[in-house]
Amino acid sequence: MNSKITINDVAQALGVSKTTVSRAISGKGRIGNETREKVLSYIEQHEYKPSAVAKSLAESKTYNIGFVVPGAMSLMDMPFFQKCMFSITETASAFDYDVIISSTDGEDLSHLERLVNNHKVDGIILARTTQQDPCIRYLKSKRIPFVTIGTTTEPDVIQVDNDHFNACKELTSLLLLKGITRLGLIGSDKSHVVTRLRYDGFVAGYEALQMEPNYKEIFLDCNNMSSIERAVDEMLESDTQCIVCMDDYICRYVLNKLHREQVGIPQDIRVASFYDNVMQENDTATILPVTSIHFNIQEMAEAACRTLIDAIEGRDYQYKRLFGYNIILSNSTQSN
Amino acid sequence: MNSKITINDVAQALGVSKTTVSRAISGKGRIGNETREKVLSYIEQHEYKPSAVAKSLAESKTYNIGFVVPGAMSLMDMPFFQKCMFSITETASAFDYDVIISSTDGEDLSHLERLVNNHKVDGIILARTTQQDPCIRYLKSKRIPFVTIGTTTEPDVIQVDNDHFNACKELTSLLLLKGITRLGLIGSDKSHVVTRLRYDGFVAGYEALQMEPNYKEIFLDCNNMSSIERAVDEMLESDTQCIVCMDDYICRYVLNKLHREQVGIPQDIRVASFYDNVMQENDTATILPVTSIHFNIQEMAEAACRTLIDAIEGRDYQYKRLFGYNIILSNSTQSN
DNA sequence: AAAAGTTGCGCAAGCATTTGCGCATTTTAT
DNA sequence: ATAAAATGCGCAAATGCTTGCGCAACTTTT
Repeated sequence: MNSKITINDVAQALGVSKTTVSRAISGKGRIGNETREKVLSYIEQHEYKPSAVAKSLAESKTYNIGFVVPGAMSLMDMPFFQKCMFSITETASAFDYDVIISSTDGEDLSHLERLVNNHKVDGIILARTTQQDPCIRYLKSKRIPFVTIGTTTEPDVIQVDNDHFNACKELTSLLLLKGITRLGLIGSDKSHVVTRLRYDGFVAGYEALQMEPNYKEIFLDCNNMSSIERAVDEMLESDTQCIVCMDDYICRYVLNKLHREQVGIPQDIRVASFYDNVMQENDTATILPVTSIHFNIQEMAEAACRTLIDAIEGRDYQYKRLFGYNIILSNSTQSN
Repeated sequence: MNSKITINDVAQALGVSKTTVSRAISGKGRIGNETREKVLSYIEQHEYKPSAVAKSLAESKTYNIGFVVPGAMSLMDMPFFQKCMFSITETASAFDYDVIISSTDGEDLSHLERLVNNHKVDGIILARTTQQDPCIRYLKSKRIPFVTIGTTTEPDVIQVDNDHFNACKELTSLLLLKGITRLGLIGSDKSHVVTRLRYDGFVAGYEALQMEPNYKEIFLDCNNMSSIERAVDEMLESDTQCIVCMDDYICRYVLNKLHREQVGIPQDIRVASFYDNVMQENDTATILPVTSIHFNIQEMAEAACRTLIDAIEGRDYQYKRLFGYNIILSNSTQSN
C-alpha cells in the first residue's frame, strides 16, 4: 500500500521535521531553497500526496465548492447546466478545489443544508435561481460565500449572468433599423427571470429608437406543443414580419411548424432567436436562416467559479458581472 | 457564529465526556438510554452538527463518492447522465454520502487522479465506460472501490447496466413473430459498447427463432445528418418493413425524414427504437406510432450507488447486475 | 454471599496536517 | 567589530472527531 505514506514518513526519511515538509509543499513559512528542493524531489519520487482531509481539518477549509442545480430540469435546460458544470469543475480544479453537486427541489433545501451544516464546502454556486429563491435567503443567513448564476434582485448577492437585456435590446433595434417593424414575440413563462430580462430588453429596443411599440406578443406554456403552433398561426395571420423567439426550445417548434406549413424563411417570414444550445450545429433547424443571439456560457460559469474562490479566499471581487453576446445575422437576412 | 460549536462544547455543557457525545450520535459503543437522549436533545436544541472533516480524519473515511463522466458529451447523452446524476446524489444522500463530480477527457485522467490521490473519495462511479477504458485500469491499480455504469469485459469489475442485449433480442423476435421479417437496422458507432450489445441482441433475435438473418444494416456517423437521410432512402428502396433504430437520436432524424417524404407510419413502413430519453413525451416525433424499448435509468443508477456503498462499507455485493426493460408496442402495431 | 458477567462512562491516544513561537545561525547595517 | 535584522528549522499545540482499554458500579448466576 503506497497510499499509507504520510508527512511523517517523509520527514523521517529525510531527517527533517514535519514542519519543514509542510513548508516545502505549501511554500508558506521560512525554508531554505536547498531543503525545499530536497523535500520536493523526494515527494515526487515517492509519490507522496498530502491527505486532503487532514489539511482541511488543520486549515478549517475543505477545498470543496457546492454546485446546486434545480432538481427538476427540462431537456431544454440540460445543455446549459452541462456546460456550467464542466466549466466549473475545470476551473475549480485549476485552483485545487473539487465540486460537490447537490440539488434543490423547490422548497426542499435538505440537501443544501447537509452540505452547509456538515461543513463540507467552503462556498456555493447556485445555478439559475428563481425570483424569490429560498436558497439565497438560507445561504445568506448561514453567512457562507455563494454566487448565483443568474440575475437576482436580492441585495448583497454575488451574481454573474449573461446580458440578456442588452442582447435582446440590440437585436430588436437591429431589426427595427432594417425596417422590419412588425415583430412578433413568442416566449414561455414570463415569471422566469431570464425571459423577463429578455422581454424587457425587447421593449427597450423600441424605446431606444423612440418607436411605437408596435408588436404582438404571445406567452405560452412551452410544454404544450400545440399552443406554440397556434401562436405561429396567429403570427402568420397578423402579417408579422419576424418572429422573435425567447429561447431556442420554442424556436425549434416554430421552425418545425413553419416548415410544415411550407412558409419560406426568410422570404415569407423571418425568425430570430436566442441560441441556448438546444439547437445544434448539425440540427436541421439551425441550418435555416435564423438570426440568433449567442452567449458564451463557459466563460460566464468560469467567472462564477473564480469569483466564488476569490470570495472564499478573501480577495476582492465584483458583486455583479454581466457577460457579452454575439448576434449572428443569417446571410439571407444580411443581404436584404 | 453558531457554527463554532464543537463536540467539546456539547460535552462540557452537559458535564459528560466527548466519548459519550460521540456515542450518543453514532449509536456505537456502550451508552445508557437516559444519557443518550439527554445528549441527543441538547444537540437538537443547539443545532450542533459534527464536523464532517474531523469525522473523516478520525475514521479515515470521506463519505464522498466520485462520479466520473466523459468530458465530451453529446446532446444525445445528456438526459442519460442527468438522470444518473440525480439518482446517484439522491441515493448517496440517503446513506449520508456526498457526490463529487469529475470528468475524464479521453486519456487525460488528471482530474480522476486528483480525486483518488488526495483521498477525497471513498469510491467511484464510472459512467458509460468505453471498451478499453483507461480509468478502469487506473482505478484497479489504485485498489479503490469503484463500479461502472455500463458493461465492461475487464474482469473483477463491479458493473451495472441495462439489459441491452435481451431487450433488443426480444424486440426482434417480437417483430419476426408478427411476420415482419424484412428489417432494417440503423445504428451509429458500432465500437460503442451499448450499440454493440444491442446489435448482438438483434442478431440473436433471429437465431432464437432459427430464422435466416435476412436484414439490412447500416452503421453511420450520426453527427452527419444527411447520412441518416441516405440510409432511410436505402431502406425505402430495399422495401424494408421496419426500421430498427439503435437509439432515439437516430430515430428522431429517421422520423423527420419519413415525415418529410410523406411516408406513413406504420402503414407504409414501421419504426422501432430504443427510447433513450432524447425524445420527450411532448415531442412531435414520439407521438408517432413507434414501437419502443424503455429502460429505467434511475433504478440502475441507484443500484450502482448502493452497490458502491456496499463495497465501501465491506458488505456483500453482486459483481454484475443487469436491469430489465419495457417494450411498448404502439397501438397501431398491436392492432395488426 | 461470592464469583462472574454486564453496563455506563471517561481517559487518552490516535487520525495527518498547519502554524505560532523560539532558538540558533547567518546576513546586513552601523 | 557590534548591534540589528533576517533566515532556517524544529517543537508542540491545535484542528474535532473516534475508539480501545480500563475501571467502577450494578446485575446475574451458582
